[in-house]
Amino acid sequence: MSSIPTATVSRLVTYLRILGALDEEGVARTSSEHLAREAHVSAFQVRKDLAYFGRFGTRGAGYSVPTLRGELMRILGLTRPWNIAIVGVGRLGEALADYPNLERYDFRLRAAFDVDPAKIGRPVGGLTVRHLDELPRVAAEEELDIGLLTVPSEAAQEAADALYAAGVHGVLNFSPTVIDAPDGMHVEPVDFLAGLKRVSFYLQQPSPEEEPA
Amino acid sequence: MSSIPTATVSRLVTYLRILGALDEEGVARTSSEHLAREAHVSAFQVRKDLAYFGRFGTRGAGYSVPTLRGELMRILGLTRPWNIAIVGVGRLGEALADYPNLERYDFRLRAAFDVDPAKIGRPVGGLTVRHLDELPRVAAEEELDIGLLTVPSEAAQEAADALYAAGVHGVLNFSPTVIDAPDGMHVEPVDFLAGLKRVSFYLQQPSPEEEPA
DNA sequence: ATATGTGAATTGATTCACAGCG
DNA sequence: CGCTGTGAATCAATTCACATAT
Repeated sequence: MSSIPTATVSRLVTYLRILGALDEEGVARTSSEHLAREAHVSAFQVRKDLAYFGRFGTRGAGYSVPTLRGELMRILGLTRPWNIAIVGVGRLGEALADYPNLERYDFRLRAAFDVDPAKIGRPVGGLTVRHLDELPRVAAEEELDIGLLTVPSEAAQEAADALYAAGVHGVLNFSPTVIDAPDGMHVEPVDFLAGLKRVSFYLQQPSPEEEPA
Repeated sequence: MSSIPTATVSRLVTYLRILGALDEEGVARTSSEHLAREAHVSAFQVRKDLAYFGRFGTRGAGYSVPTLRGELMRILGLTRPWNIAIVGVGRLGEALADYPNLERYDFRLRAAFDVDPAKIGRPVGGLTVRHLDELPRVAAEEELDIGLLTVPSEAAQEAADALYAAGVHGVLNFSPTVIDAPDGMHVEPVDFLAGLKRVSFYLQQPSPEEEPA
């Protein structure tokens, strides 16, 4: 019943990034006020978001940066490694395979799949592209957790089903398709073209008045 | 007062994609029910979303696919071209410059900027990388509308300010930083690492029960 | 004295039920 | 008779005010 608003999860990720920066700067303590300013939300919101998970602060004194950072990493499941597969080695899939920042939070790229015979066997980001048929075996061997879905739209649902069947229950969906995810599977959309279209909407809007600072 | 929920704007983009697919398949008519099924929302939701903008259907008969598609394109501001600049020609910026699908909705890549002297003058996606100092002049010349912000985190706010000052009021923010956007500027976050972290959260969650179909 | 943690109040979004039109 | 369009009801999220702990 006590389900967490998805917006809260997004904000936790933001708080974590801010705490990471503070930690690197050697800042030892912070406050809901301070986090709120950096995250562009209200201090109430910060406290409410954290309150879903426990009590991490000290009344009158705020939060310890390293402690809260550690708690957020634990809450977000970032204290363990996650094994990742790329499904669809097109232009985007290839770019993602070469993306260096994955390792920073123990996201490990462990496999890459495609169905195009011309691509099978080719090297990409230190891996060899395999046929999607091998997914079930490789998913078990490599203990895959998350799939980066970078196949063409038409193939997205089928590929997502294959991931689920292979026990890969987390997906980042880079295609514009809305994936029908079974219970227990979690799909995050990452659609930058959709983002562009939203920007387009707001640019051509007759400016519905935002309140001044 | 009459402001549109941001979730509605996101869904409109989804409806548009579905209508585009139907149109290509030659399907002439659809219904809120049908759109709802494809978009994984309720039919109420579809009708309510559309009702913010007008009356596009025929009672008893549903919606004309091409008509509704055209209306959504108009609502989303996609009947005119938008000129785009890449700010930050790193790995990601370069990948975006080569991204072919931009043209599909009249998004035109018109300029690329960086501050690294080693990158200035280099070709990227059919353009020549310019120094960010040239942004004000180029923005006017090329009538730039939207910036793809692919600079490192530390530089993101400053680059966003420069875009705003140059009259570029739409931004896709690929950095994890939360941008402080002045009135009239619209920033859409596109942070795939944040998406990964959200997936991580939901995978390690003690599965808070989702209702069955 | 100060800033957290939290029930209560408010605001906003989604769901519903049905009136209205083709 | 179908299915849309929409006010009213419900549900969820955010904001607020303040009691509480250090």
